[in-house]
Amino acid sequence: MTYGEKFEALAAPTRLAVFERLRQGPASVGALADGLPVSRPAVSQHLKVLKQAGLVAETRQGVKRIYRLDTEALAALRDYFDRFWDDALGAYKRSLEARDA
Amino acid sequence: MTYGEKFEALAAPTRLAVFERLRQGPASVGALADGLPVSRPAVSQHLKVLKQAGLVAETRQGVKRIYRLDTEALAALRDYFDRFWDDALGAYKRSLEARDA
DNA sequence: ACACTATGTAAGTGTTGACTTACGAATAGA
DNA sequence: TCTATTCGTAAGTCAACACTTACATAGTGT
Repeated sequence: MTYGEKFEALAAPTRLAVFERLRQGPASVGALADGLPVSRPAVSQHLKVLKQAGLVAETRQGVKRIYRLDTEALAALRDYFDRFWDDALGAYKRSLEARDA
Repeated sequence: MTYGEKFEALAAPTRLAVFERLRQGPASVGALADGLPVSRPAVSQHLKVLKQAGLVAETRQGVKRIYRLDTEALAALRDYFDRFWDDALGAYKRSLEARDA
């Protein structure tokens, strides 16, 4: 559930493709596997990683399992880079002032 | 320079540590290597990946090379997850309405 | 009870990549 | 010019991991 885990989860191209697909809305494992050039078990394994990273959530509908994005995780990542951008800009300005002094 | 490249760059723990360190301000390769449990060449290799991903920029000061965060890339990542969050929320609401219909 | 569908898991394999040491190149100063 | 500093690159090694097929599990309907 750390940021490192989330970046690792998004690093694999196929896993990022699953992530991007869920942007359009929830989907089952089989539906995700169709449209991807890998086997269904591979998609299952990727979903496990995405779930452990806290990026997706799972609900059961009969024998199907519907995966959807975790919007809280998305908001957390947005805020992470928002603060990062702010800190980096401030630190850079201070480094320039220190150089001039 | 794609988002996939940026996520791959941030996936390796040591590379993420370098990235986080630059949050405090620009630094040379040697300064970054101190405080990390890996060799200096390893840091050089990580910086090359971060640079190719567009996450950091490099300036030369004599024999030293000063690396700093690319604030545009940070803003782009923030916006990426901002839009992602917005799309995911909308798609989820639509999926619930479709289920009820 | 039986068959069918949808999915997770186990086991094995090939490739990628993160790291090391050794070496080369470039700048600064004496 | 010679030396010291700072850094990038080459080459090799070892572990991680993304993928496959085969199998196990759990609901659903007849």
